[in-house]
Amino acid sequence: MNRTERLLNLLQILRSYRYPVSGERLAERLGVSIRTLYRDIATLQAMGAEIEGEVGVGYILKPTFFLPPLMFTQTEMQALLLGMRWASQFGDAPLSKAATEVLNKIVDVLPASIKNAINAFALRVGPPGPESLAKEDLSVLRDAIADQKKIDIVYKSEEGKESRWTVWPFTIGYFTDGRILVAWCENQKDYRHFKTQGIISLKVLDECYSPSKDNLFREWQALQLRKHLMKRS
Amino acid sequence: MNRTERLLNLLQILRSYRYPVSGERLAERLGVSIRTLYRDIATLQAMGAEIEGEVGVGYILKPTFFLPPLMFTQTEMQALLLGMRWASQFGDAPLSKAATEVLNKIVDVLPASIKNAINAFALRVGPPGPESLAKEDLSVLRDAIADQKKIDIVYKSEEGKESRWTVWPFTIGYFTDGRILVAWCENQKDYRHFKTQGIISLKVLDECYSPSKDNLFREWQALQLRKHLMKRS
DNA sequence: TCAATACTGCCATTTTCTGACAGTATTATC
DNA sequence: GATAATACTGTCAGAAAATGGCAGTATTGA
Repeated sequence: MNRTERLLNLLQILRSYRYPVSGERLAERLGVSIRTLYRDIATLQAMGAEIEGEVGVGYILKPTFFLPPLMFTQTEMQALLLGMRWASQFGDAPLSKAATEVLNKIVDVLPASIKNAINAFALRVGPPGPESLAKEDLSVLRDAIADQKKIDIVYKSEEGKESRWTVWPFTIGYFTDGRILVAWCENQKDYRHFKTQGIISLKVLDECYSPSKDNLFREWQALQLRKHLMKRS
Repeated sequence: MNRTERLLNLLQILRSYRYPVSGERLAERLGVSIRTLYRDIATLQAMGAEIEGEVGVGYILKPTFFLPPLMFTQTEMQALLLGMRWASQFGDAPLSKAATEVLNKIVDVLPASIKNAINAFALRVGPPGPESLAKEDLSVLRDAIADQKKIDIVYKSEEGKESRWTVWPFTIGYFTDGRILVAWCENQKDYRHFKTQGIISLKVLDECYSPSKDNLFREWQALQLRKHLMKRS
């Protein structure tokens, strides 16, 4: 057995005990000498595992969860981040705090080059409604956002009017009554929201838009804030 | 540099390239020989990393995310699972699928002893409402559920009537208009739902209830289903 | 006091990792 | 079709890391 493997193993074993367990026993189960076990424990502790050793008693692992290395696809990572954002917004206080912690831990280990792109993931979270229309497939849209591609859409408004726009998509909001695409509209030279259910057809153009999605997002956010304040005063 | 460290490093470097990069260049950046680099690449591939090597061109990493080992507290793990459950229920189809994948990957690596407990986490997901009252602290409740402890609550119904119950809590639903505690009520000998906002005071008793929370959950779920079917017919 | 246990330092031995080299295979380019 | 660039494999000796054994200290509970 590999040393790395053995370390993971040791954590699993430790967790399976509810009462303290002696180093000797652990060493035996791992098939290594007691000396090596001490070294392994030290390594895990250095890695952040909360293992407590009490003299004359044994080792006990604080109830923490250890996630071994995992690979995720881009979409899976999006789901992960989105889910955490949701939990941090809608959980009760400690859960929300925990979700934020998780988000931080994950973002921390993501390479800098991707951290920026996370805003692009900018799948925003809003309170979803009673009925979820999970059948939509927004992956085309998400990809377009990730690549900062312009898109052509045919949109049917709630009044039933159809219209056609070329827009720069930069975020999707997950809201009560479905999902909302937020984009800069080339035709109207303004930010616009489109309910995704109203998007009848969508074509990704082979043309990138120029201010980055992050900048668009920031500007749009600032605008929203201003509107909000004006409404209040 | 440690071998393990170097492997993580290699992944980071690989991801930072958008175009193929030669093994020689990678070896140079890592400060190892080309032979070792080939070995490292092979190791990563064996670990599931989607690295593609094309002869005469170089290596390119498929856009996947690698999460190094991480430690989470119990609450953080709950938030993680809850968030994923939410995403898998309310995302559009591919996102939902991705979230389910994430959930599976995480549950897979959790030790068996905990997998059972996951139902206890059984924080259920329902569509939250427009206003989120994140100020509540349900951790006491979550702990009581985890430990299968009976609790005494004083509850104020929507009509304003106060009442006192001894109940066996087994799950919390995260719903539109707040959170709902689902429990078996000792007084009424029946399952009951309590809006968490209505719970005026809560006392965890030093007494465990006997059918496991999993069983209670299952029975309650079956009842719900039956009710649902009866309403339809 | 005694037994159980955690924990450290040292060193020889074992195992693994690494680099060097030689060689094959594939692909793009001139 | 030759050439260059590159991936990839096998082998082996030397370097580095991991391991086990032992001796010893410290702490805790019985």
